[in-house]
Amino acid sequence: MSTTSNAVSNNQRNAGRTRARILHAAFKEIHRRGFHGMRLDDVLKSTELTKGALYYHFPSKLALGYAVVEEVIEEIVLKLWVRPLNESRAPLKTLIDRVECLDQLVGEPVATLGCPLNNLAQEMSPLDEGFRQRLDRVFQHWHAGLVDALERAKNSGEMHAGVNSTQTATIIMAAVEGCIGLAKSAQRIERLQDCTAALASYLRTLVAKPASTAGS
Amino acid sequence: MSTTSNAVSNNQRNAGRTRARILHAAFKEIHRRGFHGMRLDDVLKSTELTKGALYYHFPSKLALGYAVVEEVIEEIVLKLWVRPLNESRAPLKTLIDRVECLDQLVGEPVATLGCPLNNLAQEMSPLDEGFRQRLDRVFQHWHAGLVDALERAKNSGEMHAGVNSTQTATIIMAAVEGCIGLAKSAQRIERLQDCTAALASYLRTLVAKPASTAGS
DNA sequence: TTGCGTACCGACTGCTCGGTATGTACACTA
DNA sequence: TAGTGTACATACCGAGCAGTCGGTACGCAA
Repeated sequence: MSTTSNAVSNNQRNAGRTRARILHAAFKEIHRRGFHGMRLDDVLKSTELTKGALYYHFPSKLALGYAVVEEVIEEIVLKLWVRPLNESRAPLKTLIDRVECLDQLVGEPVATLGCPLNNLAQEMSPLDEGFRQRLDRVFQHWHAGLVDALERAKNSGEMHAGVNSTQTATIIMAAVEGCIGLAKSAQRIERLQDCTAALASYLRTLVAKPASTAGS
Repeated sequence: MSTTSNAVSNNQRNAGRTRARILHAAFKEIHRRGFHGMRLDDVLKSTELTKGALYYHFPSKLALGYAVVEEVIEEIVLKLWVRPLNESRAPLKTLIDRVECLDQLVGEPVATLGCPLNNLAQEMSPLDEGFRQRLDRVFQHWHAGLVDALERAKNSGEMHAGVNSTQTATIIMAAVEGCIGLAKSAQRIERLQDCTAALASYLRTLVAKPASTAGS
């Protein structure tokens, strides 16, 4: 890791690249079939590598799964939810926009295969504490990003002052995952559109209007 | 099946009861480990039966899974959501009450193991069309029950006239499943309470008040 | 140019688990 | 009371799959 030097050039004997290829292929297989459904042979087939390479970089299938959470899934959540909200000057509007266009942002694979984060959490959290902790950390980062965005919206007057940011962030996460889950159940991306449209219309009730009446 | 006669008395040689025992044990195992995680040997161990009994009543593991959906999970949804709403004179209030007390209604197993319906849907819908259709049917029954309840609430003046019942029913299902999913991820039943409280407060915004202002 | 560590190959193993095949005891009927 | 179908029990099979292990080729240092 310290000797990055030149490298990269040829596609032979590049440890970092090989590791990344395995990781990415494993992510795709886990997304498709779940952690237990992922077959290491399939991962290797798609990378055109063999057992030796895999077990050189990862001590076990479990360790590979953990690495997928920490290095691939975490990054997706940051890229999709945390950073765009953090960088926005109108975070509530940005949030609503992203929810509304969620089907386009995530693409059909997510609509039919589900959210990679939630899939793994649902499959593994009750079974393996190592997975649970790592996945929970990703959820927490997402939640923190939402809370921060809602607080900023509140302070800037973009959102009702009465809104409970923590609770609202939680219900947003629940609803987003629920919407994706329903679309996956139905195996129809249109279901995702219907569902996120409803969620967006709820989020719009949080927007501070000239004459506003705050609920509980 | 036609010769029900007396039967039931002794615990030996009662085909209907044996089948039901297998079905219920299979449901518990599926709830715990998922369909692929369910081991037929474990199901049989908990029922104190053997392979012969299982394969006499069910042609395959898949058929057993289908039967669990059609005969166990469907019934749970009807009992928990459809019938109480259908029998209520104030369906929106009943709905809010049930969402608010969801953690008590479903108990800790659901909070830590997740919703049996949604678990199976998330695991199997992308992989097996037979499961998908059967699970989708259950979701549809739930959805229809919610739509009916919301429509009745609208007609009786319990709920805003402007609410889109179909869309709202969808987002309620999504949010409920999302809440249970988050609680499962965290492996903490308190998370379910936090989450359903937020959902309930949203649902209360649908209640028609003397001086009401309908949103979009 | 040799020596050695890194990066990877591929055949093999042991176990798990769904499914099968054969056997058997009970219940009802005539 | 024998005969037949029902309702199970039990031993076994074979495929699938994570993980192992002896080998190998590349590349850098001295």
